Amino acid sequence: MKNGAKYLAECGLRPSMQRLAIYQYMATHPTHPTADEIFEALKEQIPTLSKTTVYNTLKLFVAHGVVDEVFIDRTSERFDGNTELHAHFLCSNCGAIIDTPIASPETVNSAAPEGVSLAKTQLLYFGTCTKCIENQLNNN
Amino acid sequence: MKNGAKYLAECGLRPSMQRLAIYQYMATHPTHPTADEIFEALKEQIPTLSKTTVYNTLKLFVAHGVVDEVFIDRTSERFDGNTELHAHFLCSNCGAIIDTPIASPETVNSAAPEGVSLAKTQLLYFGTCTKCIENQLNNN
DNA sequence: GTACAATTTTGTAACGATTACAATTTTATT
DNA sequence: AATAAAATTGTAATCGTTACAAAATTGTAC
Repeated sequence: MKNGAKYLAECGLRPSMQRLAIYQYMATHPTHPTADEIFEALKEQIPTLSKTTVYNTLKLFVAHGVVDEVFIDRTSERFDGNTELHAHFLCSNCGAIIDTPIASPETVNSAAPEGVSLAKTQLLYFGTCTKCIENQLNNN
Repeated sequence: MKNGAKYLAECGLRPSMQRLAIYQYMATHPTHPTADEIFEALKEQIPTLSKTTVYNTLKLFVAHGVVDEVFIDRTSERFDGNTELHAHFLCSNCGAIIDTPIASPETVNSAAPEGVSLAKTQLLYFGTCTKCIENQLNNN
């Protein structure tokens, strides 16, 4: 894992205690957490932590490319410490979010309109995961 | 354009006046409108229309495959009368949403996890559109 | 090391999109 | 025409997110 303080500094961000904690959390939890989940997880470690700080910090991280926002869940903003291009699958049944690699990024990006400046791509899948398919079969 | 009443009936939906009006609006406005935009546009034509009805109807339409929800805008739900697979580009500068065809759907879908049941795919792009690129150049 | 300025954090209040819910209206059925 | 079922309506509530101003922390200059 990257050295948090160094990495944040490289990204132009002062590595405060709160920012470091949030960065560490993102780096060690590839679970696409929401701001609230991060807040709940860190408030024991940092009792004075404010939810506003978590929101502000994540917005700052997104602006500086430290994390990505994932648009797969409309009910709340989800964040991803892995900023490399990859796809996300959401199981409509159990809510699980599964990361998958994209074998051919060029092909995926090739559908973008001509002449635009492309900053980010998101490839999202929705359906039923294998576990839920099995469970549904067993319950019949 | 499809016959609205017939099409809704085919989808298992009773073609009420409100539903027809919302369907017609979607069929004639490929602008990925929000529930509120549809409500504002239709309330002259149907003065008794309730915003709740628009929300309910759109949710029903999504459940019956009449329209799709597009996840490109986190601030509000956007809907698309075109349920064929295609990509969306959002200009972070002017907010324009551009539709583009996907030349190779198989390749785009091939990154989905193995064994899942895939119901929907969304390919989203974010960046700056050509108009905004030009404007930015001219203003320097 | 102290004083001042800049940045960050915090808590509360506000906002806005969406949903819950119960009442009313419309439509279908007998 | 009477009744039941379905759709619509309006209001209130919910919940994620943001605005804002005060407090705390950090960096800089002397």
